[in-house]
Amino acid sequence: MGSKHGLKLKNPMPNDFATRLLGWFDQHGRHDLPWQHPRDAYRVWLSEIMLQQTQVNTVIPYFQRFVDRFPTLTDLASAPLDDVLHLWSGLGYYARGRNLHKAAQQIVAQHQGEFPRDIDAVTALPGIGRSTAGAILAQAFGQRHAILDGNVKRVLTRFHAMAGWPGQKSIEAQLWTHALDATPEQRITDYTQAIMDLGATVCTRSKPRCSVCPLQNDCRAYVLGKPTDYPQRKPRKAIPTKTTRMLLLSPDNVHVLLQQRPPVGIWGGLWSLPECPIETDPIQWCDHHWQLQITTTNILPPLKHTFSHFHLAIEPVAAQVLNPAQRVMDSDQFIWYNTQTPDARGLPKPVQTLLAQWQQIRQQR
DNA sequence: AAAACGGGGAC
DNA sequence: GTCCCAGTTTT
Repeated sequence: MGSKHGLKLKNPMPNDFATRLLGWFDQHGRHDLPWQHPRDAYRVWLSEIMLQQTQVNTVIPYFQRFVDRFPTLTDLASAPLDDVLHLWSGLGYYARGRNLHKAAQQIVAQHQGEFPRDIDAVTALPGIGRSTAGAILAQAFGQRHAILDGNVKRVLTRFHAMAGWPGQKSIEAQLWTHALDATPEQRITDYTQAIMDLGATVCTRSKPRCSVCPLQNDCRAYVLGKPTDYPQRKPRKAIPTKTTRMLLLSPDNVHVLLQQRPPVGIWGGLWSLPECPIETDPIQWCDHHWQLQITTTNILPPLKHTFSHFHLAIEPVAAQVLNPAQRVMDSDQFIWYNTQTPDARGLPKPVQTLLAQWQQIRQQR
């Protein structure tokens, strides 16, 4: 298309990309979505907001009820917010509904009720970012803007086999560049729908249907044989490591002191080993907190346990208790747990592991 | 059980 | 600027 008039493009691939995609769209794309007939800015806008975080099939009945009740932008702007949210209920992310209503009122106040055609004015409306603004202007007015929703990100990261997580700033910038490069000069409306349709129906998150994909030949992820390796997952947050000392306190090499955890928080309500900070002396700690006299401490191998939000490095210490204290035993927060006839109380996994290791050591003596 | 999703708002 | 969150669906 763009190579007419002898114009030499530096990178002919994007045109090829669009041409193939549009050819596929003519045959296999979605041409009968409710917001395509009739297609006006208000309906396209409404559909794009509803489609954020929500799939087409879920959106359609909501869209129809919404435009039945609010046929025009002015109807929406003059409606009570409660009515809007009522029609939104079930769609989730109710801030979208609030922003939609607020934006409608802004358009009435600032743009005479006409949906703005300037991308900066559109992006300034609540609930509309760069991608949604581009999608609306492309579909409603045929303006050439890139879009970059989740579908497009998936298609592009696969097509270019892009390393890195798309949420990362530099990766997102690259994606916008690729998205704009891939956008043709003609048939913007169809192209915008086409790339979203491809992502939704062919280049799906799992089990992509590469065999019917019009971009298969040039898709780097396909050529590498691993389309589902892209987009790369969000890197797990670097989670902190906390260190604690767990005490295996026994008067008789059979019973071990367990302490019940508070009802909320980590291991809520479970019975765990008493702990002391890593930097303190266990002998002094036990005396000070529980009036337990202990001796012959020996170090057990350290243990690592991973939670969703931190690692726990456990440095266990075993010790003999010289005075199985009445005070500790009286508290229903503590028990002398018989390791030879274990009862059914809940123990955290690493505590189970430690008790097993501790018993092995006892038996070796 | 975990990941994904686009924009807003907190920091 | 960057990070985190919202609610529901999908895997």
